[in-house]
Amino acid sequence: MAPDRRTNHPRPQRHRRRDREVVEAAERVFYERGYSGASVQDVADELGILKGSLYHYIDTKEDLLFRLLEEVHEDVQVIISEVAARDDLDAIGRIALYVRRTVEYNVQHLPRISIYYHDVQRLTEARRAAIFSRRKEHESFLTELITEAQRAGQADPAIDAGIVTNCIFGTAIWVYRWYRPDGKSAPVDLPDLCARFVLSGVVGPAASLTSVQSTNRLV
Amino acid sequence: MAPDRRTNHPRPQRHRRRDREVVEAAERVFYERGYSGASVQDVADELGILKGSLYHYIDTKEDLLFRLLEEVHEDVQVIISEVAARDDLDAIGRIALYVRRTVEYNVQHLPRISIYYHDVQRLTEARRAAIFSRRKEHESFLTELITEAQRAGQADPAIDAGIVTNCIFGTAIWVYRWYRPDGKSAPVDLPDLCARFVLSGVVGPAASLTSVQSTNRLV
Amino acid sequence: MAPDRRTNHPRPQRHRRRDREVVEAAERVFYERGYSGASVQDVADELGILKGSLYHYIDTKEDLLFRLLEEVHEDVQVIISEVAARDDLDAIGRIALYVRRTVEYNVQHLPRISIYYHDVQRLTEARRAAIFSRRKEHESFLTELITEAQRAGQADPAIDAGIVTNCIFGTAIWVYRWYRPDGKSAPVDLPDLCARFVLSGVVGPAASLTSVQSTNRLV
Amino acid sequence: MAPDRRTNHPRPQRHRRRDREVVEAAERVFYERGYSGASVQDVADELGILKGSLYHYIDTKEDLLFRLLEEVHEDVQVIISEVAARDDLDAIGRIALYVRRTVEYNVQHLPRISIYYHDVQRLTEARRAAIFSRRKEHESFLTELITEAQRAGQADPAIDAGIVTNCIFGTAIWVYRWYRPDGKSAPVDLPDLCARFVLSGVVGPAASLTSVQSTNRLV
DNA sequence: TATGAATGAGGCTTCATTCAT
DNA sequence: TATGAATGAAGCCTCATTCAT
Repeated sequence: MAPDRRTNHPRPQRHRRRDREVVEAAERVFYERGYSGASVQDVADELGILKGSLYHYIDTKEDLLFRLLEEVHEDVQVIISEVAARDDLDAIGRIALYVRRTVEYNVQHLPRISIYYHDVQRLTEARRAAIFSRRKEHESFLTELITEAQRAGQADPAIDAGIVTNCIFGTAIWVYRWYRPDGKSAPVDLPDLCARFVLSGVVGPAASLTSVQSTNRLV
Repeated sequence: MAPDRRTNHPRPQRHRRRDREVVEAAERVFYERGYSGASVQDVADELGILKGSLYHYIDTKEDLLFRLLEEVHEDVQVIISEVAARDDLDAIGRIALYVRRTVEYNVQHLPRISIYYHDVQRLTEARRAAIFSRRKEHESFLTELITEAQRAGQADPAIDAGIVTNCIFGTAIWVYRWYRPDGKSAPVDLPDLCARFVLSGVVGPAASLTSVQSTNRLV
Repeated sequence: MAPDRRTNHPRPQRHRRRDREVVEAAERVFYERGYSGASVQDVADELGILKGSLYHYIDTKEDLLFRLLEEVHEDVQVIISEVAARDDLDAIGRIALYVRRTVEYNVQHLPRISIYYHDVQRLTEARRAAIFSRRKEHESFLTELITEAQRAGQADPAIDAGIVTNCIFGTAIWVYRWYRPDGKSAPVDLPDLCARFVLSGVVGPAASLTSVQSTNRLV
Repeated sequence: MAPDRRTNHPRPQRHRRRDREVVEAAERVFYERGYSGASVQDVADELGILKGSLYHYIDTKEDLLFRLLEEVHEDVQVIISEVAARDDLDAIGRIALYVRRTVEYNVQHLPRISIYYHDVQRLTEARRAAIFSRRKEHESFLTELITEAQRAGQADPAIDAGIVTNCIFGTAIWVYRWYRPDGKSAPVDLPDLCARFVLSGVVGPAASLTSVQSTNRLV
């Protein structure tokens, strides 16, 4: 009842918190029903407010999707920054770290990664372009690491770096399709296992001890 | 009631051709707009008939999705059968072949693979279960190949075969997300490159010449 | 039950009739509540069909308004053509005829004239421009008649022809605001009285017998 | 409760000024979008306050419209009083004066006249009746002037005074539909030109010099 | 006074499906 | 088979109004 005296920005604070709740509700709903299959009503229900009230926080349903996808890119940026900052690691080491962090993130944020990959296409032109532009940057980061590793003789130069980038993404992102936290389907070291797979494939370090060995478990 | 006697292509034949056209129209439409975002009207438009007429071929919109997904599994079954029949290959060789064939298929059928992975969840319970059951079989096939390779000392036993299965799927299936036939983004030997990545990872055959080399280009 | 055998276009016929009913229902509803104040539901109710069914005949609510306004211009065009064709009349005679016909039309179509003048502004840009363009033509027709009368010494040259045009419109169109067919507020010769007012004003023919007299009652 | 003693502009004064701003904001908004098409939000935006705050000045949206229309009648009353007081003028002279004043007013208050004629119907029963009652008085004033002119032999007795009233209104009010202050579409003497048209019509004073001449430019 | 969140009704439009022809 | 009108539910969004702060 008494206004909050400890801060002179009481409203923005509360508003921002509510904003987060809104996006999180949308996340749960879109994850379950898909963006197109979910209704604004569903999101409002999840929040326990009326459909009309939801429009205090958004202008259109698409806003919910866009905010969600933007947040994914903000999170990804954190990972990239961390990896880029580790100049104590060589290219292979940084690739391994990148894969570990990405898998960790995906495992902890299955729903939004799922939405990210299933529903970007539902964005209208301008916003889709905005997201794709950030995605491009993200890809370039990994492609450059691979090129660097190839130049250093640490990575197979026989495969185009762009293709390797996508193969790595495949392994790291695909996790959202099969890992389920409640089951026992994945051990806690999933990020590590994925990094290992990415570096040495099915065949494993048996025949390539030195290069891979040195980068495992070091981050 | 009486079959057409003037031709050896009785009704069922023509009917089946029309059915394929219907599913293919749905494929194009669902690929572009997603299952939930596409309307029956859109599919009818794609076929050049009226919405009401489309209901001569289907009972519900969901039928279109289900038929599409069933066809994917029929196609996949062909691949699995081929790989299983190759008892001249060892486990690693068969894994490589499996990856090649899968990537080939995905590259040639981007839309339906995309729909398969984005929209299965839209099926009603019973049909979703039917699809998931076939998917499970599919996964088991690959997992068993990996287990076999591990037993034969050809594959890294340090990673759980189930996880390796999913990592391989990631690489092989992810193709549908980035490969675009019109661009120059992928060389003709994409299936081969993916198989190579799956077997030896980023590090490549440089440090593990024997095992990988022997399986390349052998199918 | 039996298809109509007398014509090979049975559907278009029925469709066109229904189209007219739709526009007429919209006319009644918009007249009573105004375009913005009327709902698509109201129009559907007036037609005795469901709201959704109405969308077989229109794409948007605005279509109803636009069709209505277009019809007004089609009707007006008929009047203009008739007046233009009467080369047996001099300019003053044609002005008188024009006023009579316009007042007659307005009296018989109060609702759509009312809608025409109250709701054109609700049209979206492109359509509003289309209507305004036709209105401009309409005005020009009258302005030219006046100019002609002025040149012939039959009309007061002291007032700009454009302004006279608008004063005449005022008298002729304003009818829609006060004439009500059910009351006894207007005698049957309202068109004639308005024409007389337009030609000689309040003062009347008392002081200007010749010029006005000759044009009254001659059409 | 206690009035502000430091100034001779107590609360009511300030309140009244704000009230006027509110009505003026509503005027601009209703003029542009129509009463039904405008939202309370639009009016609040125009005022630069929030929608909720606007409700400190009004109880319902309809209040805004009603106040606006009441003000129109207050203004009109001023004109009528002025004309009625001019007993130095004969009936024709007073009609001319009335037309001039009305046109002047309309030209200076296009938006509210426009709203007055387009949106009275949106008022609820009781208030609409209140407005119509005042309008009736207004009309009667003019009708009586005409009857007087007819009795005095100054006006054409061939047309019913009620109809002439409406014809005059048509000319004088219609101005709001075509006059636009920014264009060069109207000379400064528009009120005079309209009065002249009303008195002598299209034909003009050419054939009726005396009666009309004597009333021009005399007010 | 002013704010802004919330309400609940209603508005425009789309949609999957049905059915008489 | 094909049509196209009709249905009824639902979807996205806006709105007038209220109220605690």
